[in-house]
Amino acid sequence: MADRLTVGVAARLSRYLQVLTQAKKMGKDRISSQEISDYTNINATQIRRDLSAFGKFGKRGVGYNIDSLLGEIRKILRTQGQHNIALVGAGRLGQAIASSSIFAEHGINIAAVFDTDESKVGSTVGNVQVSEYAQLPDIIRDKNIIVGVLAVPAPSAQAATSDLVRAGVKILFNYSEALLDVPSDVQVHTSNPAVELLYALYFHLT
Amino acid sequence: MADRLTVGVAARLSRYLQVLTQAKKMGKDRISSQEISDYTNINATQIRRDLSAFGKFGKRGVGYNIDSLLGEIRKILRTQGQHNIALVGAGRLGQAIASSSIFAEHGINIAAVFDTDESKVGSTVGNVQVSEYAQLPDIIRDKNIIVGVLAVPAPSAQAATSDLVRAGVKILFNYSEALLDVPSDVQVHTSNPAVELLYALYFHLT
DNA sequence: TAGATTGTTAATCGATTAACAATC
DNA sequence: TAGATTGTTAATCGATTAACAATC
Repeated sequence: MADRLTVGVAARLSRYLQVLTQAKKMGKDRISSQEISDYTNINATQIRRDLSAFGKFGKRGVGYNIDSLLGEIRKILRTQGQHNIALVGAGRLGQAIASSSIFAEHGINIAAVFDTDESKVGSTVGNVQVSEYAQLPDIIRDKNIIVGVLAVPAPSAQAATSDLVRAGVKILFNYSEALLDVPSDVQVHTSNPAVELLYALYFHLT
Repeated sequence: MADRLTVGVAARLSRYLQVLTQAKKMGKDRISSQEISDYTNINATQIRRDLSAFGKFGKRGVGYNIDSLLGEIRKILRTQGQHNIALVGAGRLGQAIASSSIFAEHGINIAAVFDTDESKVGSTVGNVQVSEYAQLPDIIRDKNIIVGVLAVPAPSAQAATSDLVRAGVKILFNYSEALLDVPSDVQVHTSNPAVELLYALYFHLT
C-alpha cells in the first residue's frame, strides 16, 4: 500500500473517474470493464488489472457498482476535497471555461478570475467576479491556490505565467499555443487540439 | 521504411512539431534535444531516438535545424497539405476556437461552422459564416470533411455527433463532458481539463 | 583544441494482451 | 442452470533511461 502510483496508472484512473461520473449522470448503476473500454479505448483487461491492484471492487458476471467504484478511485487518487483554482483571462475562452460544469463536477472550484482589461474587472464570469490583475499575487496567496488556468492570447501567456508562479502556483493549464518557461517544480499542461489532430489524421490516413 | 508508426511515436512526433513551430516563431534557428525535452517533459534520449529512426537530422555539438526538422517530421506524419474541418457550436467556446490561430498554424482550416440557433446563422466567427444546421450533411459531404469539432453543451453532443458521423466524419474532438457513442471506425478525442487536473494534483500532493 | 550534443547500445521497467478459471 | 464478467496469470512488446563513443 501507499506506494506512489505510476504516471500511467494515475492518468488512467482519472479517466475512469470521468466515465463513471458521466455514466452516473446518465442514470446507470453499474458498468462493466468492457463498457469503460468502449468509452476510453483502454483495453478492458488493463482496466480490470488497474482496479484489482487496489481491491476486489467488481462482481463477477455483473460488473462494477458505479457509486462504490467512484468512491474507491477518489480514495486512491486522494481527490475527495474541494480544490480552488485561478483563471487568468476573461475573454471568450475564459468565459467558456468559467461557465462550464466540467470543473465543478469533479469538485474543482474556480475561486478567482483575473483580466488585465480594466473594462472587464467587476463583471461576472461563471459565478465569479473578475478581479483586478494587480491583485493576483495577494488573492492567490490568500486563497492558497496552486493551480492556474491560462486563457490569454499567446503573447501574454509568459507574463501571466511568471506572475502566477511568483505567487505560488505549481500547476498550470495552458490554452495558448505559446511555450512557457517555468521552474522545474512547476508542471505545465498544454492543451493543443491541433497537435492531437495531426496525430489522429496520421492514423486515419494510413 | 513505410511501416506504420506506433501510437506513442506518432503522438510524440506531433508534439515535437508543435514545439518547433513555436520555437521558430520565437526567432530560433536551431534547437537541441534537451530544449525540446524541457518543453515537452519527454526524455531527451527518447527524442533523439525517435528522430534517428528516420534519419540523421541533427548535427553533433550543434543540435537540430528547426526548419529542416519541421520538414522531416511533416513528411513522416504526412501532414503537409491543408485539412478542412467543421465546427459545431458558435457559442463562446466555438467562437474562441474559431478565432484561435492554433489550428491555422498547422495547416488546419475551419471550413464550416454550424449552429442550431437561427439567430447565429449568417454571423461570422473567425473568418467563417455560420451555416444553417440543416445544411450540415450537404456541406460536410461537398467539402469532404472528415474531422468535426464539438463545441456544444453536453445535452446536444450526442445528437450532433450522430449527424456528423452520418455525414461521413471519422474524427471527432469533443469539448463537452458527455460520453459519445460512435461506430468503431470513428475516433473520439475528448478534451477534459478536469481529468488532467485530478491527475496532476495527485502528483503534486504525494 | 575544448565543449557540446548527437546517434546508438544495452539494460530495465511498465504496458499491453490473450486466455481462462472462478464465481456471481 | 446458463450466461456473463471479474480477477489473475503468463507471455510479449514498446517505452524509458543511463552511458558513452562519435563528431561537429
